[in-house]
Amino acid sequence: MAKEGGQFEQEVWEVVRAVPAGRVTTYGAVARALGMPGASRRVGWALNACTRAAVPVPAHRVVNRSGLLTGFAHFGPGLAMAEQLQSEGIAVEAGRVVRFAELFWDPAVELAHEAERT
DNA sequence: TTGTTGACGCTCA
DNA sequence: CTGAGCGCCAACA
Repeated sequence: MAKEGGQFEQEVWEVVRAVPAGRVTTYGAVARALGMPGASRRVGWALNACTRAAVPVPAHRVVNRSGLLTGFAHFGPGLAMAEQLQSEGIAVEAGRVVRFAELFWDPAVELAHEAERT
């Protein structure tokens, strides 16, 4: 059968694009929002494929559980990722998001909240 | 087919 | 807080 294959990826991209500027989310949170609390690694893999996505994905807004910008391995050795975050109003210190707990945007909660708000 | 790797998460020391 | 180890799922050689 025609294996979708990228179903999960596209859902990840959609959630990441739903993250408002000035906010950040985590791989685990996205995975949980998609119903895969343990597939945090898969989210990273899906975002790795965001390079071939038809739409721009603000992957720089996705950090690990500690608020650490692990995306350096993909964005490059420079601070391009941190620069973009700071450009959106997110303070970054030593490659880590400052006040990460305040800037944390959980799709599993925010999206569900919006669904109920209607 | 198995083994290794990966933009992770959690627990323990 | 930092470092190290184990577990998670999928893709690649």
